[in-house]
Amino acid sequence: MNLVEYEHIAVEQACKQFWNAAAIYKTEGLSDKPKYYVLDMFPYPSGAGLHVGHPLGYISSDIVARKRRMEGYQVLHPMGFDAFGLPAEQYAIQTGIHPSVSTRQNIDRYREQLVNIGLSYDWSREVITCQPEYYRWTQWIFLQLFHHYYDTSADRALPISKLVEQFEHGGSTSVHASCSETLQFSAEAWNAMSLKERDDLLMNYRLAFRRISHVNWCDALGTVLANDEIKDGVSERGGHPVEKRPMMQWALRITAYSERLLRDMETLEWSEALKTMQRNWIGKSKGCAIFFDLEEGGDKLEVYSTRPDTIFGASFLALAPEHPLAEQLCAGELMESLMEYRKLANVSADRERKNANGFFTQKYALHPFTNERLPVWIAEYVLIEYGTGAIMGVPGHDLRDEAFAQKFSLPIRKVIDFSGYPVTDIEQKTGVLVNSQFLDGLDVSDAIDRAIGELELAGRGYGKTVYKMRDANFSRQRYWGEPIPVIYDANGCSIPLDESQLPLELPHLSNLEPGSGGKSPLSAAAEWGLTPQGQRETDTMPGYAGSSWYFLRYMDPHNDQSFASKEALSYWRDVDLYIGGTEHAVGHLMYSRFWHKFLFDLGYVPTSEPFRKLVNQGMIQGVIESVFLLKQEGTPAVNRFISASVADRFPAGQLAKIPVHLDFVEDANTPAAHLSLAGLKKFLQWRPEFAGSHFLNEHAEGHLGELPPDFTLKTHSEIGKMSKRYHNVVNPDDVIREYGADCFRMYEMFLGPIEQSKPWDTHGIDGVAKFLKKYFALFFNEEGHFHLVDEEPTREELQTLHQCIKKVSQDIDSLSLNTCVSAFMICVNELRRIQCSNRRILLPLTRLMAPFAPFITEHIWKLSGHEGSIHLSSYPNWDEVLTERTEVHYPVSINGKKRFEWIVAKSLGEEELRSGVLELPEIKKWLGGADPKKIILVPGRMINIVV
RNA sequence: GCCGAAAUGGCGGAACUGGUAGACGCGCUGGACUCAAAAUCCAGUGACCCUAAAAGUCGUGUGGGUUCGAGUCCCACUUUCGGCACCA
Repeated sequence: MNLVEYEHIAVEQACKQFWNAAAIYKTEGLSDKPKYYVLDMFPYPSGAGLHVGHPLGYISSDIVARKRRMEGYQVLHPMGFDAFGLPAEQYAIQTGIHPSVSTRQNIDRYREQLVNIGLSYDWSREVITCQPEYYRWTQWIFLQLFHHYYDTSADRALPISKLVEQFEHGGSTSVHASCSETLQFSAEAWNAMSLKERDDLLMNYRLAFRRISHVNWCDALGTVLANDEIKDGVSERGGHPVEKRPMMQWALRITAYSERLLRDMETLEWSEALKTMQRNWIGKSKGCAIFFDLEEGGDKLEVYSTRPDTIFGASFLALAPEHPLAEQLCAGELMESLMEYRKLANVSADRERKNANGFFTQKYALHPFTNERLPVWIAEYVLIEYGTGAIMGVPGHDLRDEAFAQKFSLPIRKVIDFSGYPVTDIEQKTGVLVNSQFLDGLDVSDAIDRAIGELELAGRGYGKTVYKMRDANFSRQRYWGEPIPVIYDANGCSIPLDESQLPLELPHLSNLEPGSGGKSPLSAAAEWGLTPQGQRETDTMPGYAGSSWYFLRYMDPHNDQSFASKEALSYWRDVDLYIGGTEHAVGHLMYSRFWHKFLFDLGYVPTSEPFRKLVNQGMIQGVIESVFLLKQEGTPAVNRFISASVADRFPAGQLAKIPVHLDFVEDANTPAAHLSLAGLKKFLQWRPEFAGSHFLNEHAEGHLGELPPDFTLKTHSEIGKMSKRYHNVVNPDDVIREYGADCFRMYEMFLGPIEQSKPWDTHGIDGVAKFLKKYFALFFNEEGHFHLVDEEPTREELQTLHQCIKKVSQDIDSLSLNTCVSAFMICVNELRRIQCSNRRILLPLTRLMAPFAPFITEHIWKLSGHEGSIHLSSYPNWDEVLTERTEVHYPVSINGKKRFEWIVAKSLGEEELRSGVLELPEIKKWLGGADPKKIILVPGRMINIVV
C-alpha cells in the first residue's frame, strides 16, 4: 500500500499557488446564479495567533461554502479582522510598539495561518476595521444615528429635522418619539430656546446622543473599567478602589428597537437557547406605574410593579438611595444617613447590592385605594436603574421584600390564596386574590388586568411595559478606536462633521497613557483636536462599532461612494449561514441587529434582519496538567513538589496547583500522567526559580540529582480552556506541518458535533491520517503508478459510492460534519476491500471529498488528467435506487427483546413475513409451542412477537 | 438564585420522526512481516457468567411512569458545562 507517499507539504504549496494564480475563490460580481453568503465571526487578531480551537467554525463554514460553490451557487465567503481594541493599546503602553504596527503583524500572522488551513476565502474582499477606508463608513453610520430619532407611531427611525419641525409648530404635544425622559414644552418655548438649549434637548431624542452615564471609575489606574475588570469592588489589576462616577458619554438608543429586536427573532433560524439569551437580555415585562401621594403633599411617588394585583398587600414603599426624591424626604438630620447609603451604593457593583439594608425616612405615603399610611424607606436593594427606582414593598409575595420586612418588623400580608395550586414559593403567579376589595375572588392574571384598569380609572397609574435592556454606552476613553466625528463649539453645542469630511482619521500618537481627569489619550493631540469650529471629541468608539456592520461591507468592500452599493446589497441581501462562538451571543449579535434595522429603516438595506441562520460552535478544550507545590510557612528552605499520587496526604489548602507545560508530561490526560526525570529536568529549565526544589512521591524524596532513575512525579490532569496561561495551546501550524492541512481539517470535524465542546487530543489524529493514506492508495497500482480503469462499475461499487454521497450531502446540509468523516472512512474501507480502481467510482468520491480535503483531492484531480480546479467542478448527486439494499435484515424480538436476525428478500410481503417468522426454528424455540398474542411488524424495520 | 444545554464502553463519539445500543476512530490485547524495532497489515475488544464456544443475564447519570418496544417520550432528582444576575 505504501509504495507512493502523499507529499503533503509540496502538494499544499503547489495548490496554494495554483488557487492564488487562478483566483478560484474570487467571488465574481453580481450574476443570475442564486447567491449564498457564508460568514465566520470576525476575529480579533490577538498576539498569540490561532490555536486549534479557533478554526473549528472556520472549517465547518468552509465545507459548506465549497459544497455550495460546487452546487452552482454564487458564494460569498469572506474574512477580515476586527482590528481596533484594548489589548493592542495595552501592549503599546507596555512595549512602546504602536497598535497600528502590532495589529498589522498580528493580522499577517492570522491570515497566513488561515491560508495554511486551506480556507476558501476571497481575500480580495478582506475588511480591516482600523483602516480609514473602512471606518469612514462606521463614522458615517454614527452620523446617521445622530441625525435620526425613533418615531414610535411610524415605528421606524426618521430624520431629526422632522422632529424639529414638529417642535416649531406644536412643541412636544404631538410628538411620539423614543426618548430618555418625557418632556413637556410648547412651540413658543422651543422657539425661544438658545442653540445650546436646543442641542441639549435634541439629545433626548437622537439615536446617537450624549448623556451623563455612571461608569466604573478607577482613580489609581486613571481609567474606566468594565464590569468584569472589577472583583470584589476593587480593580482586578492592582486591587485599587473603584467608584461609580458620572461622566458625559455618547450612547446609542438601542432601547428604541427593543420590541422589534424581540419580535423579529421569531423569523430567525437560531437555536432556541440563543434566542432565549437575547430575550432575557431584552427582558420585556408588562406591569404598571402606580402613583402614591405623599402624606405631606408635594410630588407624587411613582413606583413600577409587575404585580399590581398584590397592591393590597403593600405595607411599605422603598426608594433607591440615588432616587431624586430621596433628598427631599431625608432633608434634615437624615441627610447624613442618605449620603452614607449613596456612597455605599456607589462603590458596590449592582450585583452585590442584595442586602436587606435601609432606613426609615419618617415619612408616609398614602395607599391609592385604602388611603392607608405606608412608611417610606430607603433601601439598598432597590436599584435606580430599573423601573422608576422606587417600589411598593409586598412582603407577602416578594422574597426580597419579605426579607426586608422581616428585618425591620414591617407587616407581612397575604393577599393570594394558593390552596388548590401546587405551591412553589410566595412569588408564584397563580392563585386567587383575597383581602383585596374589588380584586377578591379573581385569579392572578385577571387581577393584574383589573388592578391596572382600576388604577387608570382613578388616575392613579397606567399600564406600562418596561425592558431590562439599557441604552448602549458608546464612548471609550481610549486611543485605539474610531474617532467620533463631532466638534464642540465655544458654547458646548455639538457640531457633527459633514459626510464630505470623512474619514476623520486617528492621529498618530506615541504616548498612549490615559489623559488627565478621565480623558482619552487623544486629548493630548492638541493640534488634531483644535479646529476653527471648536474642539474635537476625544473619546473614541467602542469595539462593537466596527463589527456591527462589517458583514455588509464584504458585499462591496472597495466602494468609496457608499458603504456598499444598492446593487450589491440587493443581490447579497443577508447572511445565509453565520457560524461563531457563544461569547458573542448577546453583545455583538444584538448591536448588529440594531444597526441593521436602523439602516433598513433608512432604506439602505433590503432586509430587516442580517443573519438568517446562525450556529454556535462549541469550544475545543485543552488538557491542563499541573504539579502540586507544598506551600511552606515562614521562610522556606526549599520548595517541595508533591506527586499527585500522594497529594491526599496533605491538606488541600496547603497545595498550590502549578500548570506545567504540556510537552513535558508523559501519558498526558491519562491516570498515568507524570513527569519522568527528563520531564522534571525540562520543567526546571523552564521555571529556573524552582531550581533545587525537592520532589516527593510514595517511594522517594529529594532534589533532581538525588532521585532514583525510575522516579516519576504524577501530575494532575483536567480538561479546560486552551490558553497561554495553562501552557497547553496547540498550534494548528504544527499539526499541519506534521499531518497536512486536509488531515487537520478532517480531524477537527471528526472530533464531534459542531455545537458541542470537546477536548483536543492529538493522538486521535492518526486514524484520520491512516484513512487519507488508504484513500490515496486506491489510485495506485502495485508498481506504484497512478492507475484507474474506465469500465462499467459493479452494483456493489455503485451502492458503496451512492450511499456515501447521500449520507455526506445530507449531513453537510444539517452541519453534522463528524458523521461525514465516518461515512468517508466506511466508503474507503469498503472500496479497498473490493479492490476498486474504477474511475467512475473514485473520481465522484474525490469530488465528494473536495470540500473536506481540498488539497489531496485537487492533487488527485490533476493526476487524473484534469486541467481546471476540482473546486470549480460539480458536486456529485446520488441515485436513490442505487443506495438501497436488495435484502432486509429484520431483528426479530420476543416481548421487545431481540433474539434473532432474519435476512429476507426485500420483495417479501407483510403476510409472508408474518407467517414465515413463526416457522423459524429459532423462534419456535422461544414460543415453546404457545401461540403468540400479537405480532408487531414495521415493514423494513423490525418484527416483535408478544407472547 | 434564575435561564439554557448536556450526561452513552478505557477515551472522542454514532443511533433519521420511539424499532438491532455502542457505527467510525483512538487506545488496548493477540497474530503476521522483521535478526529486532518502527511502520504496515489481519483478528479481537461494553460488563458479568463460562476452560472455550453456544446460550444466557445486566447494561445509555439516578428513581419512577407510558408503551408490544424507551438512549430517544412524561414526572421527580443528581451532576457537569455555559449564560444572566436584586429586572420590582
